[in-house]
Amino acid sequence: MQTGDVLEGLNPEQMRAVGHPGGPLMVVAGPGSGKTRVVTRRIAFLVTRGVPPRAILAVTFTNKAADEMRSRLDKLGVPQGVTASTFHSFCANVLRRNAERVGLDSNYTIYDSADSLRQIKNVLTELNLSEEHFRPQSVARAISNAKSSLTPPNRYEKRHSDQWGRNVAQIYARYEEALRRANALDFDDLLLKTVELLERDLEVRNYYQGRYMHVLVDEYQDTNLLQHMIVRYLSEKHRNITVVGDSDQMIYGWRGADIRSMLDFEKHFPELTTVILDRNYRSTSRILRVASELISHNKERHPKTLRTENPEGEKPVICGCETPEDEAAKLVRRIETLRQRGVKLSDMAVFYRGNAQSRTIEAEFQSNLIPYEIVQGTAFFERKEVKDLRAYLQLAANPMDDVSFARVVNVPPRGLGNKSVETLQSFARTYSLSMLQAASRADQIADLSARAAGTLKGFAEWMTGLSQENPRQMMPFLKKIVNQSGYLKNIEKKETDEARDSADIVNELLNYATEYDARSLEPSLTDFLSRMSLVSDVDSWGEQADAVSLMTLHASKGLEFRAVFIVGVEEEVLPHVRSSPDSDASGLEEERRLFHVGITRAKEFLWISYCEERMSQGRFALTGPSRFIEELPEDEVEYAEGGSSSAGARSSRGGYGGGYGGGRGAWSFGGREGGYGRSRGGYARPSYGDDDRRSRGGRGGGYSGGGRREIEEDDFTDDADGEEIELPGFGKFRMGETVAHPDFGEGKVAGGMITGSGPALIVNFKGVGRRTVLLSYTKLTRRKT
DNA sequence: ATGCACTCTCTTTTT
DNA sequence: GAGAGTGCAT
Repeated sequence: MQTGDVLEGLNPEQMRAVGHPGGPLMVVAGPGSGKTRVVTRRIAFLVTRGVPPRAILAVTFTNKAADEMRSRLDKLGVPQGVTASTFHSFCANVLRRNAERVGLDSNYTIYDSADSLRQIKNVLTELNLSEEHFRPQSVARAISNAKSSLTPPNRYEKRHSDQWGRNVAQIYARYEEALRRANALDFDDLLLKTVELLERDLEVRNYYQGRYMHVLVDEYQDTNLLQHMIVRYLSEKHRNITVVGDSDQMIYGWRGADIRSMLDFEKHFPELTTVILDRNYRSTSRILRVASELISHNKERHPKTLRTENPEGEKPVICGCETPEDEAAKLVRRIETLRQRGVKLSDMAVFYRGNAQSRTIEAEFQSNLIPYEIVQGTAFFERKEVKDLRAYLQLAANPMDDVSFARVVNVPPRGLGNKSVETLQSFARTYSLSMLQAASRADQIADLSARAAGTLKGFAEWMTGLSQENPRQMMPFLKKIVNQSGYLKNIEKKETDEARDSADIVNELLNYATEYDARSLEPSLTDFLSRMSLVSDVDSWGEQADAVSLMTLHASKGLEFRAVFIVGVEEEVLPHVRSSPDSDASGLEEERRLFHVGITRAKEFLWISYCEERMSQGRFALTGPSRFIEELPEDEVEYAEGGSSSAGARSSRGGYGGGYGGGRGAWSFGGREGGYGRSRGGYARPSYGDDDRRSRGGRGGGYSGGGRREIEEDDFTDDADGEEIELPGFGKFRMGETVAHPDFGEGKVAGGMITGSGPALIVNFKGVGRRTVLLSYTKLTRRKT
């Protein structure tokens, strides 16, 4: 490997970054500017200059990025030995190796968010606090924020003098205790304990500072305080730190990413060299201009202009749709057009704000036989079956892990009720034992029935046996658990589709273990479990398949596609409601950056769509185009065919003129300012611009346009039963009234609405569920009460 | 103790 | 619409 080769084909700025001799370096790298290339080449460069690979640490954002970096280095001829991993896996390893120095057992368990939540709930019960007042989710976030800002419980208590804060401090303290007892760490702890270790333990700090002569961090804009500190500790000695990032792509503010890490970098490293990569090699200049115009609306940023020599390209398309179903249908048509034009499915990706949005698209893809792949590696690891079996493994690895114990002790059912488990738990607490330890002494617990005691003892013996095994191969070990626990048998005794599904998942996990055994260099139970806990969205995604990729905007970071489709670009969705766009400017700016990240993934074709209305959390909601759509340069984009769809989009730009586009239009909907959705007024949505409307409508018989607005129970006062619904020409119905349907049988009236095909009743049928019945087609008979 | 049916809340993004 | 939690019947 020659230095010349390593610098070949780089532009001057890239070359400056790659060939930077040493000392702190910050690379400000806009989208598509060859960032990854610079990082890998720089590592190769350092190696040609005699830096041993094992003295280099490269921190990436996902495990997949780490894998990719390793394989790129391999191709460049860099010898093995470079540490390439995420912050979390790096820390997990450091802690594994130095566990006793932070008061842990090296077989410690990593709690994922769900485990943490479980533990918080346990603490709430223990402290007799209601989940109503202390929403576990909020408490978890508070604790996580506290940890991320190095605030221990006692300091947290001092900072929060209000009742809620004081209680949270108490929960936090107990939570910490519980984790320590269980020999467990949560995600934040991985970082926090590493910071503490490096801070306190000179020997360890010296070791890592000495070892890593060069530290490189990718996606630096998304690091939080703890990660920032780790970087500083590690590079304190050699001061050879390279950070690469782009403040316009910071999208993890909600996780504590702090733009100041990047802005303050110079304070910590005054001798900093900065290189700006502003040539974009990815996108057409049109796409780039659209992205730049959008992001220029952000105030908190360093103004920077990206240049490209790429061709103009086609105008990005903006497509207005009625509903997500309509949107999915249009999306499919667009995909087919592009496919005919020679774009491979694997060169296309659909991005959305929230995972839930994939459902509609999946359904439409399925019925049109479009192969797709969801980039959401964690979905598999979040399956109940996987979590159950993981808990068995965790308990075997770490017998102190009470959360795992509680999860599996009666799964499959072993005849232990809540009561027995609670008795066991309080016994364990009284004698400071883990639940597993307590279970092995179950015969000493007076309040336990003989049968429960026997079961617990048997379970404990079996589990203890497993925990002494220290397996080298995961597959056989897991298989043993699956069989001996009766887990699989319990699934197989049912013959439902669901059970078959479960069995498939179990099998898939066994395959995963087999693959791990085959691929891992040093297989061990703890390593296997770390991997399972630290998988990220993109990790399991294989690029090779000829399929459209579906993913969240967050997951799209770092990727690129010839054609990108961003769906659901709506108020309340893309500036997401929960990002509190109205009260919190930085929240809004982060949402804008997210959109910007999505746009800049596109090389040639960009499609942006929004819906006028959608169901969210089972409720009907009006959305309409996102304010961000108005921020795109008008002349650079094209409004999709489909006549009034584009007209709608246009008119809504002009201040929500005609339609109901922006939600503040002609008719108000229960007062959007105060949160929409509970209109109690009329049920028939006022008609809007008639002709216009008719022409928009759906294709064929599908969604038939026509103002559609359901009345549901919620539309009425708390006691809706008996309230009257008047359907023009079809008389009055009462909420809760029983009606009979020729096919569905009896049901209770749960609402009414006006559809394009006339008035309809929403009825909950016994055994059939909720249906919408068009009164013009179906004769409902009313039962006299 | 278990399983089922019902109600209630809720999820933005993720290591 | 789903998943968790609750209450009731077995």
